[in-house]
Amino acid sequence: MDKRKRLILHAIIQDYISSAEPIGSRTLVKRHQIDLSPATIRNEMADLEEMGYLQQPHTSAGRIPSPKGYRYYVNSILEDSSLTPQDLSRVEELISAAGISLSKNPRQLARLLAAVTSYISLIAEPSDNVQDIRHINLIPLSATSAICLVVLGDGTVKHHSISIPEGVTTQEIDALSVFINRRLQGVQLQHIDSRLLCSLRAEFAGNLSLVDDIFYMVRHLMVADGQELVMDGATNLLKEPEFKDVDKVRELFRTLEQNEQILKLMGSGSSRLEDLDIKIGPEMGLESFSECSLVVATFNLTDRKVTLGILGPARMQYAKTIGFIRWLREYFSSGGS
Amino acid sequence: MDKRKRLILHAIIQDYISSAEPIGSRTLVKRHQIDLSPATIRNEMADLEEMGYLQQPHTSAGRIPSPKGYRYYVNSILEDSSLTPQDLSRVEELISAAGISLSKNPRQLARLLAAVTSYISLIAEPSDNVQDIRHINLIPLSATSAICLVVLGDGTVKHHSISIPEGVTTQEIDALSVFINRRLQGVQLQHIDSRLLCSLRAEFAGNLSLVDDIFYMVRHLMVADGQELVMDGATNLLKEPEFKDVDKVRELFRTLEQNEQILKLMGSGSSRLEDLDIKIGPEMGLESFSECSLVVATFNLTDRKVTLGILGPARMQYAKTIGFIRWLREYFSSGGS
DNA sequence: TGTTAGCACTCTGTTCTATCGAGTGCTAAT
DNA sequence: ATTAGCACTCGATAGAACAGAGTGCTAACA
Repeated sequence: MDKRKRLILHAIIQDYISSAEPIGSRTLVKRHQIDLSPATIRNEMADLEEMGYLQQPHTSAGRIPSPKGYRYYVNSILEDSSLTPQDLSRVEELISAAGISLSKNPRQLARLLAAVTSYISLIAEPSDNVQDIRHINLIPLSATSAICLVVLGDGTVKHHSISIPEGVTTQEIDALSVFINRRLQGVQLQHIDSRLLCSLRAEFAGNLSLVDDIFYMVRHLMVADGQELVMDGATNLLKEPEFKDVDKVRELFRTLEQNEQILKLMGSGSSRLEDLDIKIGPEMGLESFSECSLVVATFNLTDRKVTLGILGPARMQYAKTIGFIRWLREYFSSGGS
Repeated sequence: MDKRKRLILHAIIQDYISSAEPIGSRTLVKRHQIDLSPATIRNEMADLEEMGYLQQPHTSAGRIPSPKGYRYYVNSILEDSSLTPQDLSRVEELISAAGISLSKNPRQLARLLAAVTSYISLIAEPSDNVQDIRHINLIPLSATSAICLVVLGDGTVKHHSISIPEGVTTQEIDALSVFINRRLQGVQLQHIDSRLLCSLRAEFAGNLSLVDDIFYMVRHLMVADGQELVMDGATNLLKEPEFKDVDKVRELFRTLEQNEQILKLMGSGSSRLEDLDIKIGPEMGLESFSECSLVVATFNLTDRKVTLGILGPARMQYAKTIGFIRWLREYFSSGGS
């Protein structure tokens, strides 16, 4: 790929990102004041298409970037992705409007991400399934309720209230506490499954409903608490011309409603804390996302980690989005809340 | 409104609900084997339109029900809204597939509602804002974390973990505990606002960040925990012909993203526990909902109340929806989980 | 007086055609 | 290697014609 081809590919992608319309040779020359004739550009375009970086919607239309084209753009062309002063001041304004609770309130954070990027924002707490249970503690609060504390391998403490059925004595609760600890200590969260529950129920002599409660609470730590997915800005994508067809929108949203798939998508390959992970269209392996791109990054907040994603059209403003995410990481790591 | 007009209105609404297309006199006669000529029906239709129960999309189209028409249908025509055996068995199948946790897990419940009705389901815990705080308790867990317990006026206990900044002594925590109790005891949740926070910060001499933490946690009880909104089935509405236009969809979803409005909508008029509340189109006062209807009901679950709503097109299958909600209430009150 | 047949009219949606315009690929000239 | 020229392609747009479903009105009828 020679320098001129890079330049042309860059120009086409930039134009297509902002216009959403196929770019022709003539238009390109005009808009970028290139010192070549349209015919030359056409030749280069034909080459780029042959190489797989561009595609043509129909025989006699301009070119649009292919997924491979976007990939090349993201990997090898994009350089400066710092925020413009305008963007920066807008972000700061939105942050101050959101209040103090950004890092504590995923919904607020999601709203901010969506507002800034004008794409869909996704926030997940990274999966803790390999954590093991260090200790489980039952603290009676009253005759009918107690708090169950779970201390995990890394020292984090989770807790949840459970209600105690009538007629259960303190002794029974103590016995249960001992039993639960003996059986669950050291068990990884990912192994809290229904098979385990069956064996628990078989082994324990006392009140089974309490065992159930505790079991589901611990399981909840893993599934719901540890893997909650917060989303915002779904309507933003409806502004994009690629989604003016309701059927596409329906397929897209239907996939979004299946949290597991999205969590999987955000989980895979996000191990690198350093930077961010970009998935373009077909790379996600979901038919309904074939015209989308997803930018995923994992953040260290003050007290925990979160994984966040920006889902936009494949024709996404990569520079701006990446710039914002990097800025946000900087913001949090330098004490922003 | 004489008997024949009722009959005709009923027939038109039924047909329109299932077909989504304006109903003409000829079609109506054929489909319902009415012993009158189309011309007579036309006269009656013209009357019904004059009375406000029907409207015409254009001069030479059939009639569709007006909001007033739906209102009359719901209030005065609808009688039998019990589930058909097929529906019933489908519901039971879905419930058993969902597992045990229906009444504990709002998301599961929302998913069920959406699946059964094929509309949008909304679940909110009813607002507890008038509750007052009876007691606040800080339980240190370790040097850097504690649990904050809040006992509300009705005896319910809420809790949340907070992290303790370095260098804060046990004495300070005790002092804070005393201070917080003195200042917040008896305060209603709805009065936990930023003005109160300011005066707290002004009065307290110790670590302000801890005050903030507790304050936001209590506030969270009210806003997020007490008023969380769970939604499912948004894609269902995209199947309906009235939403084949992306712009309408965008407006609708944009409104749905503003939880406060929806919560307000579900809160108003849902005081009657007995039955359910139906809001038709313009009655909701939201432009983007003008072609929708909302059915709201409040449920007594084993340990708490929830308000749930079904949002569908104004052309909703009212009988089925109402029947299902009544059945579900029966199911929960007779020990279903 | 309520009901109905007949008729002219209205309005939408569809299909077909013509046309415009942006863009391409190819060839030959520079 | 670059470019001017040219024939061709294809989508989008606009207009015309037409079919179909439905209405309102009038006059006849039981």
